[in-house]
Amino acid sequence: MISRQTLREEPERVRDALDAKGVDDVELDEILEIYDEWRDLKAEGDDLRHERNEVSREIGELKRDGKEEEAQEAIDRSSELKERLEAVEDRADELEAELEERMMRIPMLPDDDVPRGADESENVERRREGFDDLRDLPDEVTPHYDLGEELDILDFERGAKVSGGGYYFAKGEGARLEHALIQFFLETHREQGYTDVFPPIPVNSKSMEGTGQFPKFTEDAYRLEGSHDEPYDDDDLWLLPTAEVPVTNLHRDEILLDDDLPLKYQAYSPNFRQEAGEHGTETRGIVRVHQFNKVELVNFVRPEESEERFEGLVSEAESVLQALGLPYRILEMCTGDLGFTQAKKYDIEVWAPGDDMADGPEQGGRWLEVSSVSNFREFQARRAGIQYRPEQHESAEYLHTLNGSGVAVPRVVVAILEYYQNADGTVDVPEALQPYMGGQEVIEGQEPVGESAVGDE
RNA sequence: GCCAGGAUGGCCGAACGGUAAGGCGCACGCCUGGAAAGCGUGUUCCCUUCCGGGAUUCUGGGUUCAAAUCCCAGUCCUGGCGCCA
Repeated sequence: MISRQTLREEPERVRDALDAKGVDDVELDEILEIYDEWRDLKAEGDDLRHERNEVSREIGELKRDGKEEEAQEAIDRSSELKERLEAVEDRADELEAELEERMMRIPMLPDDDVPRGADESENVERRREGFDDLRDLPDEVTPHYDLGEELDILDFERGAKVSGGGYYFAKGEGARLEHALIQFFLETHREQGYTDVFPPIPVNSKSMEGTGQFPKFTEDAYRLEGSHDEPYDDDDLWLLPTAEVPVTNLHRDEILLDDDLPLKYQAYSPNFRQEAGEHGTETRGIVRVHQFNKVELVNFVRPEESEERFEGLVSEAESVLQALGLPYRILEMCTGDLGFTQAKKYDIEVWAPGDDMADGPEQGGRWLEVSSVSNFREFQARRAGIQYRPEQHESAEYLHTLNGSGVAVPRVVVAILEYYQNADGTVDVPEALQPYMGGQEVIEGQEPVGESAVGDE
């Protein structure tokens, strides 16, 4: 959430940010009007309340002195004030609630240095890594979904049977690969100073608001109780769409000490997304699924440190791809492609050579977003009430939060199955990963189980 | 799930219908050769250019001229009982 002060003092900057982000469902002028009207009523209410407090004090004194008649007069006056006060304050409360609700829908203002652009086509590629010394690839790289089924390490049909479309089983070496990647990521980031957190998987609505998923993006979340169309309460539960939600909300409504900062947490968790509105895109494979594993990095920092930490977070996130020897690129989001909550964001996209896409690199294949590193500045902190006290005797201020995926597991599996693929249909295990796979060097797959596998080859 | 007790500032803790004591911590000042002790001031949020004002005893309702205090509902914590990977 942006501050009221920003809204009041720099409305034009807010208007410009709305324009830069392509947000057109915020009526800024109406919000400013509501704000003005509320402030007038608040002043009026404060005056009335002041009067009532004085009369009340008087009543106490008169009663104590046994002056019953005079006390009764004062009580009558107080009753009258009470009525006027109620009318004014009820209206003021309504307006403030309205103001609060509207402000929750104003997006974070982009940083000044973020390239201005309308949509993803205007994102800026910052650099490309790992393309200088590429492996020898088979003439025809088999896409991960075909290879995964041939090796019987990915099973989409049974995923659909058991849970529905968009779910998959990882089996045998496929499952081991996911476990290994998770452990490898955690170990790497632990060495970078991260504290492990294993969060609750269901999170309440309040948490979803704290990180900015709600109230705008309820569509994409899995609701645990109640139907999707019903209004929700603060304590209704949802399956987390990213560990960013529980981990950032870990310190919701808290005041941290200056000495606590910076705080670096990492969390492995499954992530659940309805992917509403994505039907028809990415129906094959594990690039876009309803449940996927991810290791998330979350930082809480002093405001003046967030820009530097952002750069640090990018290198921490990309370090795992480097270690795995996977080629990737770093993309800076333009204003139009920044999310609701972000002031600045870089995507890390790994190269998956299996499917040629129009916007892929000249070597063929496609880019896959595996990590998204964002600086929210005080946007989430303000929503979630996360503060720190620079000096013990001073008032608390909002800290800055940042996060980065470190990284999405299935998409890395895609990149490994395609980039480390051999001509004979086996897949090399990247060297850095071998210790986490019991020393295994090659994935050879397994024989499928069951009647349905017989006779169709 | 049931029963009982509890929730007051950064921390501890009083007040139990009349408008939130006190202590600790922290900051600044006085004092001191310097420090300690001592003394003084300050130490939540909102509105206001200023002066000032309002709110705030877990949350939300209610009773009352007036609620930390009484009533109702909820959340969390502690203890006991029950259930249970």
